[in-house]
Amino acid sequence: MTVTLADVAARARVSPATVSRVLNGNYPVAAATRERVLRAVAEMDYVLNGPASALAAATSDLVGILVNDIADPFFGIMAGAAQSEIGRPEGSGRAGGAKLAVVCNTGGSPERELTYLTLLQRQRAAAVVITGGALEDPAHIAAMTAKLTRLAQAGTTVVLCGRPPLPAGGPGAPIEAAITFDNRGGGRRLTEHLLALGHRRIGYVAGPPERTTTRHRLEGHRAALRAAGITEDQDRLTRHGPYTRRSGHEATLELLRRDPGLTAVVAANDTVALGACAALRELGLRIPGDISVAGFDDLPFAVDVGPALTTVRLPLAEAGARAGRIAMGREAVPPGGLATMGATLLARASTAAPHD
Amino acid sequence: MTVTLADVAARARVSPATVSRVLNGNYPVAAATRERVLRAVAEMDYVLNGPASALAAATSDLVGILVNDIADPFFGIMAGAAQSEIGRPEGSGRAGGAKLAVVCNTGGSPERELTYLTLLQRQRAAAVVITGGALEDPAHIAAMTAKLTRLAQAGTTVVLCGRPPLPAGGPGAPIEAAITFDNRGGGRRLTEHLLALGHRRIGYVAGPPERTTTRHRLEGHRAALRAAGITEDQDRLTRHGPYTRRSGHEATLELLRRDPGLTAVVAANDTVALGACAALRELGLRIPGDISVAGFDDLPFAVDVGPALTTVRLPLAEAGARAGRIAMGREAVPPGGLATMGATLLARASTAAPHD
DNA sequence: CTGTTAGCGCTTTCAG
DNA sequence: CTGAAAGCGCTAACAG
Repeated sequence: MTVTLADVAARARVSPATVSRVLNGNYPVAAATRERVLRAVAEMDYVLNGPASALAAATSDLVGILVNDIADPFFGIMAGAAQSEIGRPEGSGRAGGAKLAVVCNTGGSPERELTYLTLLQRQRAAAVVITGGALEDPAHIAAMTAKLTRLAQAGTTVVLCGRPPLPAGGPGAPIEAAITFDNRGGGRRLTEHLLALGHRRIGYVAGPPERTTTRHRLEGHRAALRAAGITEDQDRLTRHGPYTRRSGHEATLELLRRDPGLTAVVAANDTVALGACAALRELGLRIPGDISVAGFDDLPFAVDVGPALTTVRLPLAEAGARAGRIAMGREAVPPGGLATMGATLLARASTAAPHD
Repeated sequence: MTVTLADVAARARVSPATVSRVLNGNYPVAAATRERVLRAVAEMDYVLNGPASALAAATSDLVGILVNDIADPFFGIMAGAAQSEIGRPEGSGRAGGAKLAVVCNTGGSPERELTYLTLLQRQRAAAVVITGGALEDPAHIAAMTAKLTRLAQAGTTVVLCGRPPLPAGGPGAPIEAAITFDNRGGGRRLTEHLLALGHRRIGYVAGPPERTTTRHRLEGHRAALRAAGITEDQDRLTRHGPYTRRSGHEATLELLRRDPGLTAVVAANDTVALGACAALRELGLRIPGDISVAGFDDLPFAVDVGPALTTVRLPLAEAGARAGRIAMGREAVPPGGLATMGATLLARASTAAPHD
């Protein structure tokens, strides 16, 4: 029923091989012949059979992008940038190069992460870009390392974006490259900003435990505190939860219950900060008059919430684009396969000196 | 190098056919044999070759989800819900059913929409879910109709989510179903709310022209005005632009320049409303004291901006999930293939009676 | 520059 | 319930 390469070849009065060649543009074909083939393709509305060509060529034009939460712009921005780089036609006016960049939503679940990787392996994906922080569970790290090793063996290029190479400081999975963010430095600078304003009792609403992103941001926070000579037990002033508004809301109430003397709350990211702000408002506290709040990521809405959120900007789009280009082999792999992108403090209206 | 079905068969001492049967679980196999095969699969770390099986079976386990802007939670929420339904294993403990739901970001570009559809057709996708409003350009409608027709002929199920069937009230493309939102009704109720508060001069920051979503929301707005006896030329109080914060910002300034007497601004969606709020604040106007602002969609951040945004809630997750289930044949197609989901007015703090 | 010839790895009748 | 055999539609040497 559907038209095949052979049908096109018959109509163009050439061999199937020739049709394949003009379609893939990777082999010299006489201009006249090419045109005749192209005309036949157009006339017959021919669409290449992806599976068949993938089978024969032992590689497909599918590129997977894994994200933890597709409804979160943090991932959407990275994925969009990566996808647009990957979908971009190759430099010269070639017919090939058109890759199908697809994003897969793991929902933050380690099992689904592995499942998607298997599905992508099954499709013989040309490359895989994995975004967002990783789970630091030994079993999962082992499973991921094994899976990525197999993917690499099968010829799939693996690039991490916003995630450190796995395992953190171990033998390492055979990835092409890793683009990471300076979460630790960003966290440190954010807290230094608060300390400079005069804050001493700072609550911290952390992300889910065992996530690299969570740990690094928290480490930066604590390093700043330590450097300022604040040595008291910080665990009491820290509460872990998912990267959601709701978690920020609950955690803030809880932290304030534990220590009503807090003058500032630092959230694991902007979304969590939104929940913190809401909780504070419900308590009748003014921001930053009564208490300061800070986020992380600088998502587009951060500047619009009331008051504009002090946060740390991460070059999400740039990182995603870079990961996409590396996955396509269009950008040199950074030295050591590792590139860290800066995190910039953005001091806005939600932080101010504590009210004596 | 990589292990094939035949390798597994050899190790399990059965024929390749048998291995295929246990893997697909669609044919009776003796329990003992099945177990032997499964063990061999596990021991050899075998992963099915997707392209080969898709070629042989003439269908793949790929399902595409098209979105206009992956960085926008409006799409992220729908896509996430759809993807999670599609990725969900089938009811019974079957091995099959595991579909690879992938989201494709068109960036709102008609060409890329068509390109992705072709790529998906090339992959012999099992189904395609297209989210978001459609472009009402005759040429694009024709191209889409043709493309969707070919997809359907090739056995791909097409479901629209948040988009009316194409062409609007014409012969219609052969889609399985369309889930739409009551954008018109929502728009009408939102403006009725403003009118009830006493507003008479309302600026409208519309979305991109020629988009169904834009048109329907605007129609609802104008219907409410007409019903209230406001007959003056509304074009002067309307300005089109992309669904971005920046557009909301610029358009609001422009509308206020055209008519400084505006007492309210209605935005095409929450993101645009954010830009409108920012512009108003820069002008030193208080919301809602000096001027009211309303959005549309009720994205998660809407309640957190200052002041909390009056908007219209759309059941995005529910619509996406439903579209996903229909695409998988797990939910009955609604009567006439068309289901409209309600839009609920959410009156919050950003709207109030005009200040005399 | 173009045609011929083998498969790629799997599914699927069709027989047992 | 299981095996044998015939392709699915395309690409990739290899000749010409």
